[in-house]
Amino acid sequence: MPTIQDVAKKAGVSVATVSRVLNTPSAVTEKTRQKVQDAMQELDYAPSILGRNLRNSESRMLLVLIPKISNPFYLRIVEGIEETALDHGYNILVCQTHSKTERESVYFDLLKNRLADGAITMDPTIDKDKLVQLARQFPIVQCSEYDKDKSLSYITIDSELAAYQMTKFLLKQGHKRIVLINSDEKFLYARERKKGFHRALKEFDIEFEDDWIYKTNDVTFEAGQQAMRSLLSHKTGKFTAVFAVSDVLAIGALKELNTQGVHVPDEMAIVGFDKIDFTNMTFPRLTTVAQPMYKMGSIAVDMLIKKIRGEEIEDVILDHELIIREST
Amino acid sequence: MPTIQDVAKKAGVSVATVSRVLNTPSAVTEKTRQKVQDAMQELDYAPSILGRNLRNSESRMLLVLIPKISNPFYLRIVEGIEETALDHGYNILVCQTHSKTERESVYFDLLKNRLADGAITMDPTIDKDKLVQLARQFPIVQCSEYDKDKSLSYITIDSELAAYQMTKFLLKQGHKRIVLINSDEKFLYARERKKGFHRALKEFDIEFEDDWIYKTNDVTFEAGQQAMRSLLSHKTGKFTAVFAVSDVLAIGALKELNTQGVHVPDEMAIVGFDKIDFTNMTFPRLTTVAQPMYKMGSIAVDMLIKKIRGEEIEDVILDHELIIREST
DNA sequence: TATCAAAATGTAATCCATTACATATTTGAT
DNA sequence: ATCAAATATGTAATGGATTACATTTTGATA
Repeated sequence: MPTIQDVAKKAGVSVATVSRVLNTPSAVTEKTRQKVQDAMQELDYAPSILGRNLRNSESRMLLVLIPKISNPFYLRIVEGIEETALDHGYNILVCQTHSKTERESVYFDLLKNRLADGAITMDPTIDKDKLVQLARQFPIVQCSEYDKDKSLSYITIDSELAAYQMTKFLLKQGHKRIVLINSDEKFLYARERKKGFHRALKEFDIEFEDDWIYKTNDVTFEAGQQAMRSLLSHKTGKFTAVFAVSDVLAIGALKELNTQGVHVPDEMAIVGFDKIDFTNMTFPRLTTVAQPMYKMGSIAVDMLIKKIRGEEIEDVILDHELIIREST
Repeated sequence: MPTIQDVAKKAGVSVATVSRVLNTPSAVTEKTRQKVQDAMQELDYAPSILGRNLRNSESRMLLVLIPKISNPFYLRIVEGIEETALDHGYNILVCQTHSKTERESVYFDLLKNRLADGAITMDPTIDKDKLVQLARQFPIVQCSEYDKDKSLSYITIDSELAAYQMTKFLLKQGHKRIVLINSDEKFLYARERKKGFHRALKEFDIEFEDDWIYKTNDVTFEAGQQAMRSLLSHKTGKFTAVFAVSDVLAIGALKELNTQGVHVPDEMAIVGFDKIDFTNMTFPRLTTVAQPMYKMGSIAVDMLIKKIRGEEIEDVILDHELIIREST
């Protein structure tokens, strides 16, 4: 592979001039520029980003930390991140943490190693102090999951409010017994959605018992399916609606209802959260809360890049929307 | 951020020694090593990968080119790639090409720029000559989609055979009129699966007409749905089974059948291809061809890394499996 | 204790591009 | 034709690590 030296020699100029053609073409005579460009062409020269990065001490790379790439919710955010990052001349490093601290810290080391200029994390804050400490040294934006420490920036939606509204919608439809299928409460969204769920119940004077919440360990179709299977066998006839805090869980649960011949929505209403694409393909289609995932990813990148440039940024809370379909 | 110089000074040794502690600890006295490690600890030193990469002229980064990240099929492959790459100490750069040549060539430039040590592409070969040319200079492995040029390595399944077997399965079930919902024939898999489909029909002496194939432009749920909508309105009663070359399309088509109240499998059988997770959640569950996606990604990385090391590699064709479920 | 090979450590070149500063060339006014 | 100012180009330092080669230290042996 040819280097800038080779180009300089071939064009009969100095490396500085070649570099200028690349970076500040206006500082070079038309004639010289032509010569240099011809030489580049002939040698099929492409500047080594390794060299450039070292000199500029930047990598033009953004770290993206997600619990699991296979969850369509994160995926859509990543899409937003990818495209926006590209527009700004950044590439992304997608890393799955499986919500494990060790993994996460391996990846955060990429910041220390200067392999990434900043990070967007969608992980629940496992070790807050460490994150705060890290955020002091490096540009970091939290996306979806967050911690309200003032030194940590984030973009998210109001999960509590959304869950409150959705629960209220179910209550207004006449449901008195609603089960919440929640995911691990290490996730802030799980805690917030539970809070909103409770608030609505309280407002309707519905007494609440702990066993109306089913906690799953994983956010997978199977976990949702398993949850519903268990609920149906233990509490048949005792509830008429289910609120799953994630579409993936709702879809699994809905599948189980289909399998067992429970009619949706006549015998049982079910709602999800996120509005992933699949929710439009289920039978019946799933009522859910739409999160602007693509936009969230896109804005997260804008925020992060501002941070990298040293500009001040404000936290962002995006709007959500109830999508009422045939599952309720 | 401290550099190796800082560590050397603090520990009272030369940079070479510090580097040795990092790379060949055995070449350093226990005592010195301790001193150096203490200094690193105190300074919270992490070696700059930028500097290291430049010197070693490698980036320990793999380029992964996929048409669309939102297709669960590719996603699962990417999962396999990510985890295996990590095991080998590589990170991955996931890039969506949207099957556009311009995009693809921007990304391939990352190889020229030495930002990636090699690439795995899942894109249909748009410009074969260019790819061959590129593969001469850089380690490249084709995954799923491929071109049989001897200078290009690939890992895939036998799509033609799988489609042949699946079609034969439908024919044996007594179906005489089967519609193929195909995707764009720029994809090799689309051409191969069509070929297998034809071979089976021929074997059963079923005459074939071009309008038994519905070609979609996109591989999305909506495209599948649209396909079925169009088929139902134009050819109602004229076919009893549908073979979609991708689960995503099949799921969309199935949704339309559900919507229109066509009973599956009694009135219409439908099969897909890939075995993405969601096929287990549809109503009824989808019969499909299982591709070992995770494994495909994993092996693709092994192949690529061998190539990077300059070792010889053989092309790989993985086994597939018919998954018969309730949609047939 | 002197000697010498082996082991440990250090010096300095190297990877490739960028850029401050120095030098050369051009421009345009007189 | 002359000269200062403006413009174009070149020289060399720089970023942070690795490593070939040179030098020093160690420790076994005579």
